[in-house]
Amino acid sequence: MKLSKKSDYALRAMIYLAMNYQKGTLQIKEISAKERIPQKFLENILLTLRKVGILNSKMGLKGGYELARSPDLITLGEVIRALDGAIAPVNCVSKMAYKPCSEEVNCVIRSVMMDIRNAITDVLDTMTFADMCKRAKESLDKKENDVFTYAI
Amino acid sequence: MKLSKKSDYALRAMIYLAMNYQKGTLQIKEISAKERIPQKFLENILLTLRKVGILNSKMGLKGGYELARSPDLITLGEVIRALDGAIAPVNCVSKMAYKPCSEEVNCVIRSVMMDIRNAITDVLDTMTFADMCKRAKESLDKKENDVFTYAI
DNA sequence: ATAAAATCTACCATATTGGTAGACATTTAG
DNA sequence: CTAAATGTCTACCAATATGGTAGATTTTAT
Repeated sequence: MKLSKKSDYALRAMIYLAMNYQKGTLQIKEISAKERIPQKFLENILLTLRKVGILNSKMGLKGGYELARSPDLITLGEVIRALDGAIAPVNCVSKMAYKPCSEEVNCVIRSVMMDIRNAITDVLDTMTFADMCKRAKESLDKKENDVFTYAI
Repeated sequence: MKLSKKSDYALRAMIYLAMNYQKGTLQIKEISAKERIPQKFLENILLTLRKVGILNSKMGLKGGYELARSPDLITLGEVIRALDGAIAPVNCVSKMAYKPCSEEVNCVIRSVMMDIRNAITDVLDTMTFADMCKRAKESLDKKENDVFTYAI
């Protein structure tokens, strides 16, 4: 049930780009430095996001990347699917990678996995990068979040 | 975000054992044949479940496995954690494998991942194998479930 | 023209996944 | 008491996924 490093980096880069929306393109170098993401790895990630239409790029000198749409029109789910593929815990409850399962008893597992998939996508397909920016700005304001941040 | 084959097999074997609770021990051979799980692989899985106290075993001729507790006292979460480890999508929101994250912006990702972890564990730590048996019996009764089963 | 940027192609080491093989220990039936 | 059936233990192993890196190529602003 792990989020891959790739998706994690992608979310961080996307938040960075969203925080700077409408300031023109930002360069890989800058994002990788600020978010401490290996540059070559980030190149792959941003390229993938461009190919699925989440980012726009400008080549050549003074080139860079920017969001292809307003941050409130891009969800976390869209980004994670672009990099990691299907979100569903098993393929028989996946929209993206659906494959039927045959076992009889498996179907009751399936119904639980469906509940879980729905719970996950409820969060990921609702939450936009505009929301993320709002949360980020809020947590920058009140600095006393350190108090409870690690109390899980 | 995938459920491993190991956990999938474990859940299926557990449901099989729960459906036959209080009928004495069942043998690996039977479970592996009925649920079509590679026998040697299932051996590892059941052994793990015994070591964490979810199953009891009886060695030797006429030996086998049975639930160590009533099915309503064993949750799916317990079984999945025994085999796959932590359920949380990132370690910084895990109870089982907690490790702090340092990035500032990551904390807003963290808060979303916390929501997801909670949504997942709400399902997995609530659902017991008694519930699973009930669901299985219900879906055996009304056979028209075929109609909507694959309509996702 | 040149330098800086994205893009493309091709690797690669390591860890995880999904197993298998075979010897050993324990128990029951005969 | 012995044979057969069962769980237990240790050790492998192939295939795939993960998390990268290297280097050449194309594009563009100056």
